[in-house]
Amino acid sequence: MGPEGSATWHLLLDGAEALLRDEGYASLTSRRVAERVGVKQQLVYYYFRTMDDLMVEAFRRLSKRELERLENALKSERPLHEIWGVCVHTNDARLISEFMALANRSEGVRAEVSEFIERSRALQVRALSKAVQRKKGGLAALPSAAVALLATSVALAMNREATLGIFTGHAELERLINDALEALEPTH
Amino acid sequence: MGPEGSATWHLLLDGAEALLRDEGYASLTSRRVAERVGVKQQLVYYYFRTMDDLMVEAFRRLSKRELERLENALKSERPLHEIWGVCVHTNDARLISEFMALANRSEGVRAEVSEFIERSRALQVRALSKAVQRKKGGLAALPSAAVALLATSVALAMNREATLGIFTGHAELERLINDALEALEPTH
DNA sequence: GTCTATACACCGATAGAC
DNA sequence: GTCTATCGGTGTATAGAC
Repeated sequence: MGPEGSATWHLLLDGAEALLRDEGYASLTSRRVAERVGVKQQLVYYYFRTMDDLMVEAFRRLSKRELERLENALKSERPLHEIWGVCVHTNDARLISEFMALANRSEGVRAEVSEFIERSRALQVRALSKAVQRKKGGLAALPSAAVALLATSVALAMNREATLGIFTGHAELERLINDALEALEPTH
Repeated sequence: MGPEGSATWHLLLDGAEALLRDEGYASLTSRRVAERVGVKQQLVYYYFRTMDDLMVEAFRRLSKRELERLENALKSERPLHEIWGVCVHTNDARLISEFMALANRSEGVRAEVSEFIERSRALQVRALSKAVQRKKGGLAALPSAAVALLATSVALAMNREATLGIFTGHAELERLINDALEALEPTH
């Protein structure tokens, strides 16, 4: 409905994102978003027909940014190292938790989240397969899709636990992963 | 405040759990919980002083059940296999997503979730250490805390993705883990 | 494109009768 | 322990002026 991509459109999505991160999806209301960015509540419905549309758009914009970061990592000198870096230093874990919970309730968000996961996994598999061609044995013997899933799971869990103040096993696991990365994609 | 452990107390927590799973925490209101189990809204405040108290209590009860399952698994014939089974066939991923999101907003829930993760990790480390004593080399050479964190991360992520209809890499990774379990804890 | 005004439903929580 | 009654606040969403 509203002009997609305009300044106010981005402003509202910025507000929605911040609100989601700071206070959770129960606080993601038209009044709070509008208040946060200094416009009237009814404007939200001009730019986004419903609150659900706003949530879908917020995730779509976020995932587009994240996929661009991954694609840049893929083109870099050491793609595997860079991709791992992107996954570990991702947008903060709280925001992701909220979107995952949201995906359970909104069909639109669910579809966006689904597509994002599939695309980023495919990209990771591409990077892994390329590295595996050059190496033999060790981690290189494992199926790329399994390794990609494993790495994503671990990165997300460590982020989530870190925000809870839990670090048991984190340093050890991160060292294991860095060793594996180094073996698979050594400095040349 | 209200009589902890009474029939109505449990009934209300059952309702809260079901509501959380089916509709998310935004729908976890005193009215909806009461309606669901067939009592008046104000009773919720008799048994739980605030809605936050109810959420904390709901997670506490759930985590107690889950820890008992893990402790039984620990005592079994093949503890590692059983513990993995508990993690994979855990309470459904939607419910967990909601509690994780809730932990971002409620100090009380946060503390409970934190304690649950630490306790279950400690239990898993105990089981792994015992198995490692008997074996040498391979996965047994890795730090138990790292392996426990890795397994938990993977189980949770696979559950979450399954509810989204994503299965890329799942079968491969599950086979890898089953092979590792078999090597670490063979049939005797 | 942004505003005022407004509809109607639902929220957490309390007071007090029985 | 469960009920009736009720408070002030907040939610989504629409109509229509400027």
